[in-house]
Amino acid sequence: MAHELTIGELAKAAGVPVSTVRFYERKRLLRPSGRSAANYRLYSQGDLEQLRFIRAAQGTGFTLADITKLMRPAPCGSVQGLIEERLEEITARVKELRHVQKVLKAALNQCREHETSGRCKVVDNLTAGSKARR
Amino acid sequence: MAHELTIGELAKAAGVPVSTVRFYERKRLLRPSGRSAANYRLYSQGDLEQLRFIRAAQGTGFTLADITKLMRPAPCGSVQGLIEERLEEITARVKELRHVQKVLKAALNQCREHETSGRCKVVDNLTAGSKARR
DNA sequence: GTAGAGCTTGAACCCAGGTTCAAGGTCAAG
DNA sequence: CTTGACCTTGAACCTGGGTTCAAGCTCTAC
Repeated sequence: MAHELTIGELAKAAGVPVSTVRFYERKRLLRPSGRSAANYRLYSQGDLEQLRFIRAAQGTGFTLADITKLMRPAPCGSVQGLIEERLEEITARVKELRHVQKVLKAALNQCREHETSGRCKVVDNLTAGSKARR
Repeated sequence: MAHELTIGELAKAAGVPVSTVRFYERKRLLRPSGRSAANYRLYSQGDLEQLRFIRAAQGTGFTLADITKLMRPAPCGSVQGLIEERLEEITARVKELRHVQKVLKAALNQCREHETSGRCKVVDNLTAGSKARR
């Protein structure tokens, strides 16, 4: 059962810069669960979890504002709403990315084939593939 | 064969604000192919293609800096490099998103089941699912 | 010839998400 | 009892990707 962490320890454990932890605090995303006698921030294991959650959520495309909403013990309904939204976005994004992937791969192949000319055709292909998207 | 376009026409055709077109010019991404007698910017169909390309590429996660590199008739090799990088990113991202998708769905279900308490369990689940990622 | 939409410029502003800086207090080691 | 690593604060700064503003010119239509 690990003890309370200083900000540096917390940051290290979560793999984020100390400055970012303080930034999150300014943004009301993560407050230390206490202060030492010398006024050092002290974080619990739960705080660490929370910080990791923030990073994970960010990594999945939630904005900090979203995450704030997600985290305050919330009307379950509104949390659901947020998640559903994100879920739709993700689905759409995956589909997009799959398409882009195909186009890029094709472009790459074409590029590799006629490596002759200085002018790379790749760009034209990308353009062609993107007519009706976004 | 459509004629040259003014900035407004171009912007409309590509579905971007005029201000953005000028912004791209500042960033050396898109210069008008000419100027009218009155010093209006004039864009060709090719310019329109290019603008569409920029938006498409942006939509697929290239930064404007990347796109600049992609667009100057480039050493095919460096273009390839960029694309390969992006391709890897996309693959990784898709994988991530699939995972997140699962976690979010599970959370959502759990959330819907015991709609009882005010405290939404969803967050805890998200956290749990994100241990080793990012 | 006057109104209104559309164009020109440069500079200022905006937001998200951070990072950096200055001036100082604290703690552990030697 | 000093040195160095680590902590505190508030404020300033940065990057990416734009948008907005002010002051003025131009084109179309009436």
